[in-house]
Parts: sequence; structure tokens; C-alpha cells
Amino acid sequence: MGRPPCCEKTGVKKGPWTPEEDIILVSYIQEHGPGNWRNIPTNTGLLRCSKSCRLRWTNYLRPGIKRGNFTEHEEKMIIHLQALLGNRWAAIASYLPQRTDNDIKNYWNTHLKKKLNNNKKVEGRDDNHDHQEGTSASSSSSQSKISKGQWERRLQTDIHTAKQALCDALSLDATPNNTNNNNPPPNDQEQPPSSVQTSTTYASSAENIAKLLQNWMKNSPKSTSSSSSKITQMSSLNNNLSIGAVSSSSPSEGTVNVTPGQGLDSLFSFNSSNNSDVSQSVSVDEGGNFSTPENHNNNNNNAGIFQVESKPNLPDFKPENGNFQEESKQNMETQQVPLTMLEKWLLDDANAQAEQEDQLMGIGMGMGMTLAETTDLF
DNA sequence: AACCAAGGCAACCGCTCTATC
DNA sequence: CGATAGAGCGGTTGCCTTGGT
Repeated sequence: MGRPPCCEKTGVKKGPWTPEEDIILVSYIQEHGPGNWRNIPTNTGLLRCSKSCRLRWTNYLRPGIKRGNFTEHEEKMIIHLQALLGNRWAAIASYLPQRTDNDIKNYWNTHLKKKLNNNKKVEGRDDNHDHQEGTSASSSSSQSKISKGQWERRLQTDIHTAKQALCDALSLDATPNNTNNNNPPPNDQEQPPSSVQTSTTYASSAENIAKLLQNWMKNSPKSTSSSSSKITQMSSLNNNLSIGAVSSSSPSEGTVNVTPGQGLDSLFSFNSSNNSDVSQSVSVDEGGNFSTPENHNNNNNNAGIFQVESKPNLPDFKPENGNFQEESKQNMETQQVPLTMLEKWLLDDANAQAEQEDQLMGIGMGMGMTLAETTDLF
């Protein structure tokens, strides 16, 4: 007897999320924090099941997610970690905090798997990637089906193989960062290294939305050709849309109130209550470029420009918002340095990238550690 | 220009784990 | 201690885009 579905099958929307739905979800989560997924469809009116909301958030809307091309460095990390951990995408993703497990999984399945297979063929040792998958990866998937003893024995073999592969790989692509021996190797692959967490300066989810908007605008060159074009959607959102603004007037009820006309502006305004005199704007032009007031004058005549302004009557971020406390701080800091919200995000990306390199070195050092220590990871 | 196949990716499904009662 | 619900995870699916003919 299986479990009942997480939600009623009827009346639940499936398929791609619309910008409107994204905004509603982000608005709600910004106000209440992630969690209580089951309440979200009810409280927001979204015709999505709770699971879908959670997935959308974790895989797409969550702050700090980097999308787009994987760097060579990330690629190597994934390859190494996959060799080490198997198809444990969540564990792998913990070492790449800007990437989601889904993203990594997709990238592995569509790019790296193929790439590795080709490499193996070229190297003439077909023995192999499939074997590797058949051990560490499939053992991961069948972990629950075999006895713990079997699992551990197999794992040890896998670790040995993976370690060998990783040592080979690391010896090939040693970088000056290798000198950073101070990074302790992670001692639990289920938890990201603390340096990641402590220094995680997640951009706000609204920034993520901004980025999404940027992409939507970029990817929607035919802004006038289709009623379903994203830029049209966003335009309507920003102008006379029926959704978008979140009212904080009744947060206890946890509802997303609709404020026609307020549109997206609100979503990009943070903590304005204690910065009510701050009037900052960030614009995204049709080419996806951001501009600030300093250079905004050159752009503000552009049709279709997306303008982000802070307003004083916006929802506060409260400490009780859980995970968003950090984010709120971030937002506050950002507000104190006007106009750099998106720039800061880019910097965060760069910093995170550097941290990841350090982490890889940590892993590299981890590979330098004993097999027993490696085994301790598990 | 039209059609088709392959690839990429977002989202869904189902299982497992964990916390709570 | 078992039942239940919430959340997390990995595998898979299906749609959309892109490239080739």
C-alpha cells in the first residue's frame, strides 16, 4: 500500500512554472521563509502541489543559484565527486553550493557521462565508466536493497577506485591553490564545508528573480510577436498585472495579497522600512545589462526597461523568518551600499567560485589523506 | 521552408528517511 | 513502537530547442 499522493491530483497544475507563479512563490517565501511547503499552495493560491513548490524553490528560485554553463573547474569537481560519491547528487551539490543537485545530475547525464565515455574510448580502457557507475553509482541507488555489510564492502572497493581516479586527476590539474593547505578536508560529505556556509552570502531570491527576468528578456527577442512571450508577461506584470505585490498587512494569515499596479517593484525592494529615504533603482536593459542611477540617465528612456525601486511600504524581514534572516541581513547591507545589489551578487559568485577552488583543494588534500580517512567520510 | 531526430533541461514520480504524535 | 506526515533524494519523463537534411 503506497502512500497517498502529497496533493490532490485534481486541480493541481503541472508543467512549467510561469513568471507569475514564481513571483508569488518567492514573495511568499521571502515573507515566511522556506518550509511548511504544504501550506504554500493554500496560502498563496498557487495551483501547485507542495512538492512542486519546494522543487521549484530549491532548483530554480532559491537564492545563490548559479545557472548556465558549468566551468571547467566545476566540471572537474563533479567528475571527481561523482567518482568518489557515486550518483549522490545532493552530496555532490553540497560541494557546489551554487549548483543544484538537479542541475548537476542533468549536466552529468547530458554532458559528462558522454564526455567520460568518449575519453575512455580514446584511452582504450573501456573498463570503465560503466563499471564505475555499476559500482559506486548503482550501489548508491541500490543501497537500501543490499545489506549494510555488502554495501560497505562494495563502498570500500569503490572508494579505492575513486581515490585512484581522483588522485590521477588531481595530479594532472594541480593549481597554485594547492598551496592552500589550511583548508581542512570535509569530514562529512553530507554537509558542505563550513567555509561555504559561513561565507555564504546568498543573493536574495528577488535577485534571482531579477536574473530570471534578465534571462527572460534576453531570451525573448520577439517581444512583440507572441502573446506568450515572456517579455510581454513581464511587462504586463510590471504594469497592470493582477499579481506580484505582497502585502505585509496580514502576515499572520500567510496570504499573498494582490495589489494591482504595484507589480514587480515591490519584489525588488528590501527592508525599506528602515531605509525609507533610500531611493535606489537598478535597471535591466533589453540586453540584460544592469544599470544604476549613475548611468541610469542614459537608459531611462528605453522602452521596456525593467526598473527596480525600493519603496517604504514593503514587508519587513523579521528575524523569525528563519533562513531568511541571513538573507535579510544581506539585503540590509546591500541597501546601505546603494545600487550594488546585483553587482554584489556577481561578486558573491566570484567569491564563491574562489571558495570552491579552495574546497576542491580541500578535497584534494582529502585525497592525500588516508583511505581510512576517506572512508570516514561515509 | 518544412520536417525530423537528438540533445538539454525543467519538472514530476516514487521511494526513503526523519520527526512527531 | 507503530502510524503518519513532511521533507529530501535520485531516476525518469516529456517538452522545447537546436541542428541536420
